[in-house]
Formats: sequence, structure tokens, C-alpha cells
Amino acid sequence: MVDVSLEAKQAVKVHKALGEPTRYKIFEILIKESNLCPAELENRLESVALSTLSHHLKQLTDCGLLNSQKKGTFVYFTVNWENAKKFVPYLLD
Amino acid sequence: MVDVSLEAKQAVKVHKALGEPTRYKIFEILIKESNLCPAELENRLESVALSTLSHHLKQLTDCGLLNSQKKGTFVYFTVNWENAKKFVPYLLD
DNA sequence: TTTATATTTCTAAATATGTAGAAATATAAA
DNA sequence: TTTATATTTCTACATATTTAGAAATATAAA
Repeated sequence: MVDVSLEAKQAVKVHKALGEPTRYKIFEILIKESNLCPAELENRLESVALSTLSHHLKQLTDCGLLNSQKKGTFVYFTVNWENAKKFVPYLLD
Repeated sequence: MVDVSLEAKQAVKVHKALGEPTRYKIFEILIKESNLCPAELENRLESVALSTLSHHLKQLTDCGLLNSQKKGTFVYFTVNWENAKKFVPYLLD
């Protein structure tokens, strides 16, 4: 395996996260309409189980593209605009 | 599976291509030193078989991040700067 | 034409990933 | 406390991906 710098490691994680159609779609939705919870995202996607959604949201959060905030039993996901600007500026036009 | 626009499809392909450490590294090398052939890239990476390299170069080319040009038995790979600027501007600083 | 070199394609195997149902956890409401 | 709701974690499985050796292809050199 090729060794990579710490910075490159995050970049690879970001690209891996967006290199999957469902996660890419989730991220697109959140760019247009930030601050959604998993159940709301479930409505905006077709046939994706909540457990699957949760798994994808974790990856998008772990790589730094999303932030999450808990309010009661709800968890609201928002775009990390700083990282979005850095890694996917073309999506913000 | 989530349906995506044609434009999004290319973006997903680009991210998938860069979401793998070896391909990311190959692309970084070519940004610094464009116009290399597989054998030269093999020297700059550690322990990657040429068949593997060829496979990765194909993906990077298919998604539009690289161009290739044949000269005799050699194939030279170069960065597609237009797409690089669009998708990974942070790598060009 | 024969030989050498560069690269790609084929093939198989190990590993990683996406997926969803069931169970678990957490908080709020009754 | 019991019940309901939101989300995550666990588990298993099907599919996709990475990998490299062997074979095939393509071009150049002898």
C-alpha cells in the first residue's frame, strides 16, 4: 500500500465518501437544504433503509463534510461549509 | 440505487477514482511531474505491479482526470487540467 | 523475421463495501 | 413507569474492488 500524508488521508476519505451515488446525493440534498435529520433525508431519497442512511451519514461526518447536532431524539445534519468550499467548490455554485 | 444526473455521474466517478490511496498518489505525482509513462510511475511508487498501475491509470483516464498519448510503445499520461481545476483545485495550489 | 521492450488484458483470489433487518440505545410523551 | 419515536449498532450477506501473475498485444530494434 502507498503511504500518504495526513492531509492526503483526509482528502482520500472525502473522495471515497463522495465516490458513492447515495452519499453524493445525500450531500447534494444537504447543500440545498441544510439541517435535516435522517428521517427527513429518508423521505427525500427513495428506498434507502434508515440503517443504511445512518451508515452513510457517519462516513460523511467522519471525513469532515458534515456536522451533526443532537436535539432531543433528533439529530440534525449540516454541511461543513469550510471543507465543502475546500474539497467540492464546484458543488456550491 | 439512487438516480443521478449525467453531470453528477462524472463527479461520482472522479471522487471514486481519487478515493483510493494509490490512485490519489498517482494523480499527485502527475500533477507535480506530468507526462510520465507507466514504467516511470512504477519507479516512483513502491511495490505496485504494472498490471495494477495500468488498471488505476485506466480509471483515472476514464473519469476525465488524465489524458494519455501514445508514442511508439510508450504511453504518456498527463493531467487534464480543466477537470483538475474543476474537481480538485485544492491540489493545484 | 526474430527478439526485446512497454503496456494492457485476462484471470483468480483476498479484501472491502453497501445493504437492510433485528436488536439496542436514547430521549420524550403519556 | 410505560409507551412511542428517532437513531444507531450489530449481524449477515451479496456485490464490488484491489491486487498481481500470466498471457496477449503492439511497436521498435537487431
